[in-house]
Amino acid sequence: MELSERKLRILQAIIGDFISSAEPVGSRTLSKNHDMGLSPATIRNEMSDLEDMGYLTHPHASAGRVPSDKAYRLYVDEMMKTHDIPEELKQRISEELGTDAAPDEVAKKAAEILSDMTNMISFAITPSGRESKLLYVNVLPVADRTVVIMIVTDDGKINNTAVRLTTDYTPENLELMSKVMTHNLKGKTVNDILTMNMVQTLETDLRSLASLPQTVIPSFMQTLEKMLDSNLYMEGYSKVFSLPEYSETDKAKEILSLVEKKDHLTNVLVNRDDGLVITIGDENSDDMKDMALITADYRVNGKLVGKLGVLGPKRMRYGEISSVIKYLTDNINRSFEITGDEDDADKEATGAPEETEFEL
Amino acid sequence: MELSERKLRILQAIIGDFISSAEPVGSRTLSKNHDMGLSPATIRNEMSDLEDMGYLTHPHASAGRVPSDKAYRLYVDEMMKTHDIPEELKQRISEELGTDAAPDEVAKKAAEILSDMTNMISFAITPSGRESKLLYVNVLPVADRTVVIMIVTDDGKINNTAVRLTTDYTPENLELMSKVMTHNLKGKTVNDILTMNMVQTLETDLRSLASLPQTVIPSFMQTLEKMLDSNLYMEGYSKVFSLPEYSETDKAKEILSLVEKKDHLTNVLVNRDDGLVITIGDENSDDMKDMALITADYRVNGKLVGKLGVLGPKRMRYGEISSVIKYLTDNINRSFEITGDEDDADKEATGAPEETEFEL
DNA sequence: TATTAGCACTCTGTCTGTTTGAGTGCTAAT
DNA sequence: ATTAGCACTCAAACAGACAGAGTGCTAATA
Repeated sequence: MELSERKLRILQAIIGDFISSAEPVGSRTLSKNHDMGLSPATIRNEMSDLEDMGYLTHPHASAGRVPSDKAYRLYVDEMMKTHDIPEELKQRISEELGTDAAPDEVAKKAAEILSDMTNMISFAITPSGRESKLLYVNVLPVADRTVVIMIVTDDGKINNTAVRLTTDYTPENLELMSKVMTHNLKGKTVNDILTMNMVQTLETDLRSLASLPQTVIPSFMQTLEKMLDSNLYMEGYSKVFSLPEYSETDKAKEILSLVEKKDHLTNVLVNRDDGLVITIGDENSDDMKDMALITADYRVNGKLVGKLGVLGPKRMRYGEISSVIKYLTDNINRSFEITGDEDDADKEATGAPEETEFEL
Repeated sequence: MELSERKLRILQAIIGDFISSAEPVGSRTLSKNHDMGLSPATIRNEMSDLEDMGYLTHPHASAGRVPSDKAYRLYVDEMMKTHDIPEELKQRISEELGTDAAPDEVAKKAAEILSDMTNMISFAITPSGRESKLLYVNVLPVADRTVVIMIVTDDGKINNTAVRLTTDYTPENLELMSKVMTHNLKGKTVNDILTMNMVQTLETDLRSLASLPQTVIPSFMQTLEKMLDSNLYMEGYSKVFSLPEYSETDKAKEILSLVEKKDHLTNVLVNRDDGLVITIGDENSDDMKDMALITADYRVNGKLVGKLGVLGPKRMRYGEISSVIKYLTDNINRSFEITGDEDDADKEATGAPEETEFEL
């Protein structure tokens, strides 16, 4: 059998109705609401065909029809329209994301806005530092026997850890240490430094600094490890209660427990393809088989990838939500692309970079 | 009427039973379960008295009795026992909180442990930086026209923000700037700096650095403002579903929406008295009238106050939960008290502190 | 006089049967 | 090819019956 023009129109109407009502849609109501010049009986016949073709299902004998995963997929691929973003939302986005804040702040804000707009659970993960390149390392004095290791990477993140030493330091020690570490590690990715055993080399180079490296290097490595993690920000989890599919406590519990496993969720998001990705029902992993997930990536400095997403029932306003996500990520990308003039003058300062490609 | 020894015993039994079953407890079951040598009829009479005295209520004519807020209060004040912490929990706490991590990490971990142990929603707020004293300020070169302002305070927090400048800097500029700012602001609290208009003075002192301060000072103030905020970490919100009082969706929604208003919750916690505080039912603000909240503060460097708390139904295992919270906060306090030797040698390094009282 | 047994009464929750409404599928008429 | 009509199905809403757990009161008891 073939998907005639008319079948398509009927299918689209059913999907549309079901998305907004969450009730199985019957032939009679459909013919009333959409006045497509067909009697309920005709529509019934078409519906029956559509069911045979796998686009519709029947919760039970005397209920209306519900779109199948296949139908949603068709809808998303062929029938979905992009929506314009209301002016006030644009305004809000530019206000709250406009300033060049830290990646973490941006992710959090974006998740908030997304949840407000879509009335669903939304989240954002910040980029993993895995592929970010070291710009420079600085070991700074803070107090007696306490120093701070500061690591700056090319994605605009600044990471620091305080380290308590077992021996005294001299400012010259630290300065030298900063220089040696920066010189050896500059341009390498965090991942590289952690996997290739760079520590060996470093420790050799720093042997002259007596016992200092013994306490500083491990902390340095720990800080790097922390930079591998993505942070997950989530918003709007109490919104599920207003959706009929989660009116039963078990269902609500299901989605909320899922979403509380932050590590798992982060994993799912990290492993997703880039670009705007929509997965529906069966296309998801087992624990999301009756949900839909829409995500898009955003980039910091054109390379590191964070993700923004919305999770909810398959009955989703795919068009609107993807438009909003798209708009948001585009906006974030733009705000992180603002690049200053790059007149690589060679500054010589304590542990300062000799040449950089820093963009914020 | 007076609370006889026997009435107390009966009341205690009722509260105990209700806490573990969540069902109104009747005279018959009580006499069975506790074998206190009294017939149901006698117990009924006593119950009736207890009801007259305001310790029990009656959901409806033929239901068992339920403790009133007044009863819980009595229980908490007079009958509650402290519990020993199981060895394995102690172990876990010392493992996960033992290392001297950053305050934020500690708060997060503590909330996790607390939620695991109590099976309730738990949270932790990190101390506001309001009262932390500036140790020193360092303005560091990162790239062309990009510097990082780094602020170190006496509570072990290190805060930094990247700033894009409109003009070029020289390392000497920055060094001088760091020194002037540190000299002027050292020992002052974040709050003081923000309220007393210190900026004026600073800008005058820094006039020699031409246009640099114009871009750096505002960012500096912004960073300080960020330090005023407490962070709220929350865990275990999907646990509410296993509690009978939240089996209805509205009830679950109620508590989860409450808990999603992070700002509000932070406020409630911040404004609470220090020490172990238990508030029950009516003692809470309007939106928590049928819940109980247990909190305790923890200190960083003996002064800054963070809070740890558990929120749930009034039917709470007050004894166990307070014991765990107590143990946790004691532990955190201890881990933040470890103070290194303080042999104030005067180190002269780039922007290094001239004298310090840094404790980690 | 305090305690207890006994009994009538009350309320909730569950179970069952009935009705109603929305829907389908099929067939026969258009 | 389309549609009207009709029998049939199922879920949800409703009402009545019943069991269970409880109370309160009264009268008997130690």
